[in-house]
Amino acid sequence: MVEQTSPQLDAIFHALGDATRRHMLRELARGERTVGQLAEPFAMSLAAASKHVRTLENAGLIRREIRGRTHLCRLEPGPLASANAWLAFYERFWTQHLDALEHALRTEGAHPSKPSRKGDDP
Amino acid sequence: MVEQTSPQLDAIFHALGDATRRHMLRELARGERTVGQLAEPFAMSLAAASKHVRTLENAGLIRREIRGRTHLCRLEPGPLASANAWLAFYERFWTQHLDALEHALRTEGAHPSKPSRKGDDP
DNA sequence: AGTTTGCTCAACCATGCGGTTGAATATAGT
DNA sequence: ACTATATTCAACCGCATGGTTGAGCAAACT
Repeated sequence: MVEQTSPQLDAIFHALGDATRRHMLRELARGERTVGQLAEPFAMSLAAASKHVRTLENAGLIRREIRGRTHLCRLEPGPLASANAWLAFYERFWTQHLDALEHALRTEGAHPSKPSRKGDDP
Repeated sequence: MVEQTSPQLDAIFHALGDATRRHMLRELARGERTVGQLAEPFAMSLAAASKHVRTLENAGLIRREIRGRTHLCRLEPGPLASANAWLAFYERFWTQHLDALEHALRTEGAHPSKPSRKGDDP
């Protein structure tokens, strides 16, 4: 079931709403990384990057394994799947959009039938 | 090409990171709605709701047609498709995750081969 | 033992966000 | 013309966010 009022989704989408964090996720998609490794590409202090990592962790998007003095992070795909599930609800809209476009291009202004009134108030 | 450092994605995901706005999108998925209609379900001022609508509009998630004194909003699926495209990159992670789980459940601890080391540093 | 390394914590700062209220604007109805 | 309706605008408030710096702490190296 796709929950609507969900603090989980709030945290997930909020975490994704920052390019730095999206970049970190992309990096983690390539394998495990330490906090330092994740921070390295960015022109910000380690502390700042560490906060981003924490945000990702709080959203459940990554897991952290403390190995001695280094913190090893790995991607946790579950929440991304949740976000994807939420978005999937709208999938028919953009596919439909593309379908309509394709149809319009294909028929080139032939038989102008009903202008596709689909689902207003039932 | 799935852009990483994108103010567009920033805006889209940020807009999605709020339950009120997600609710509005769900409502708009059912058909066109005025700002007032969108605001009605929420226990907040109209001005506050109006700001949410503006946020959605700025993210490109909705379009607004001003009809006399009412503003009619409709869903714009493109940006949702972008967000979906961004997430799609990670799809293999959660499907793989589920596959691994399924596999583990199916084989019940048989032939412990390589523990699935996939793509660390090349 | 002493130092360096990896990371967090705490305090601080500027900015932005989500909310409020009250006024402004423009259209619609009488 | 007057009033009611639909919506935005502007100023304000409290709080979270994203960044900084400096200190703190535990593990690793020599």
